[in-house]
Formats: sequence, structure tokens, C-alpha cells
Amino acid sequence: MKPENTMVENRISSFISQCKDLGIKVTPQRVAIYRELANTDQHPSAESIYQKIRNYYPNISLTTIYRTLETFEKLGLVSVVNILYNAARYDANLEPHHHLVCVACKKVEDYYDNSLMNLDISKSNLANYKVLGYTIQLNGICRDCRKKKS
Amino acid sequence: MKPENTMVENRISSFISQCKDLGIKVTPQRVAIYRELANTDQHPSAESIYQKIRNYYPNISLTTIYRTLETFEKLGLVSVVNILYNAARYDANLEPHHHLVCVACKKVEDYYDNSLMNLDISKSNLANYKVLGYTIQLNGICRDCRKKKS
DNA sequence: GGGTATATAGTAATTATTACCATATAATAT
DNA sequence: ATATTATATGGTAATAATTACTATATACCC
Repeated sequence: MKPENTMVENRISSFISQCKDLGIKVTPQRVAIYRELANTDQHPSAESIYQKIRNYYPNISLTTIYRTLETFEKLGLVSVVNILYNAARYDANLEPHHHLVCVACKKVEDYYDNSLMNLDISKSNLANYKVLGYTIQLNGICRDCRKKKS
Repeated sequence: MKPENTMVENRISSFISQCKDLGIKVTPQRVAIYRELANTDQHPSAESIYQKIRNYYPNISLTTIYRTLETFEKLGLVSVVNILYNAARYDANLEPHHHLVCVACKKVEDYYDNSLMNLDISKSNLANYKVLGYTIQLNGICRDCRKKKS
């Protein structure tokens, strides 16, 4: 369900003070982009945010959308739903299994845990979906990337 | 861990008979691509499969890799690890939550289930990873897409 | 209001993917 | 084994998503 207006405005106020704390400038573009995100539960792409904002801010640049989203993400103001968006990744292993993903280098490893294979997912709001299955993505940092940092 | 050789060869034999059952041709390119996938647990992209195969099959075409992977995926011979690979998707909602993904239209909805927020993921082979968190992706078909089919 | 570091717009470049088409080849029947 | 044919491949061009670059603009501190 779409967030309520008052909640959205609260999140925007909070966003603005966070920007100040973080020492980045509060520009109308940044507020517009954040508002579009706070205002929807549709998990939009850069392009679809661009199309929305263009309706009332016709000369905003697509580049700004990309750059701003990257900035927000690095500062932890928003998150990327699909960190493996960069390229399609394939697997010949059709056995049900989960994945360990290194958030730094995007490496993916298989993860097997029997206790996670038969979770009860029928509890909540699945009214609209016919659920076919699920996968768990464990996000972490692999040893190689930890070494690099230290 | 990388699959053993005998296991890989078994999977390739099985792959070949599946191709015949499915009525698609068993070409050296297809076998090579399938072998590369069966031979690794690295979840490679089209490009990295291409680079591997080029070492011993120098004039294979990148287009063939893409087309073949698509064919395999449609027939259920391989799977795509990250079905949302098409474009980065953003979220201003930083509360921990999970996602419902429509495999047909790639729509993403939030999914809340308290019983899935504190799973014990420390059981197995996490030696190399510092795990930061996890998300569950429920794959399904949304109502709109079910309507379209019927 | 003026100065300055940061942000934006616009365009070009890069990367991943798909479309198209002429040629080649696996599979089937002979 | 060979000819036939539908399907697959290779090569190139087109498209889509993202990033790089640079001159101009503007938020913020004084």
C-alpha cells in the first residue's frame, strides 16, 4: 500500500535534516527524487523516477537522477532492491538453494541450509500473488573484499 | 565448491537427452555453454561465459551466448539468479522487509512477515563471509499477469 | 549580497542486451 | 552416406541502462 501523505512529509523532513547532518546540499532535485521514492512502494528505476518528475520539473536531467540515487545509496538514505542489477547471472544448478552475495564485488556463492528450505510463507498478504517459490539472499562481504579494505 | 568432473559429465549427458526430448538441436555451442555453467558455481554472466569459451572456441559469437542462455532459461534447463537484472530498482523504505517479485512483469511489492525477520542464518558455511543481513525474494505471478494469460 | 565548493544539465562514451539477416549445420528421411 | 530442411549461428547494427566529462548554475556559509 502506498504510504500516507503525512508520513511522506515526515520522511522528507527527516531526509532534509539528514542531508544537513551529512553535509550534502539540499537541492530541489534531490528533494524531488527522494519524494518520489518515499511516495511509492513500487521500487522504481532511475528511468521511471525521471518520467514522473519530468511532469512537474521538465528540465531535470536523467544524469542527475542517476547521480543522485548513487549518492543516496552510498550515504544509506535509500537502498537498492537488486544489487545484482548489473548483468544477468546464470546457474545450471536447479536444486533449490540460496545465495551469498558479496555487496562489494558482487560475487555470488551457493548457500545450503535445510532449515531454510521449507519456510512457511503463506501467512500474510499474498492475495494477489500466486507464489511459486522463494530464495534467500544473504548479503555480506567476502574474505577477499575484507582483505582489500584492511 | 566446484562440481566434480564425473558429476559434470553426468549433467551434460542428461542435458543432451533433455535437448532431444525438447526437440532442440544439440550443437557444440550449446554443449559448450551448458558445460561452462555446469562446471562452475560462480553464476557467470553471458560475457564471462563468452570469455571462457573463446579460449578453446575462438569464433563463437557473443550473440549465440545470449540467445542460447535465453533458450535454456525458457526451457527450464538453467535459471537466472537475478531476475531483476534489467535495471536498478530503488527503495526509500529502510525498514527490514522482504519482496514479492512477479516473474512475468518484474513488479516488486513489499512483503512483511515477522516470522521471517529473525531467521537463524549462522548455521553453515559462512566461513568466508561477514554476513550483514538477508532478504527473502518470493517469486510468483501477480494478479494482472494471471489475468492476461487466461 | 558575495564567494566558493558542490551540484546540475547536457552530451558523449561505455556496457549489457536484443534485433536482424545471410550463411551454416544438426537432424531426418532417403 | 547424401540430400533436404528447419533451426541455429555469426556478424553487425540497434537499443537500453549506466557512467564519464565539462561548462554552468546554485545552495550555503560568511
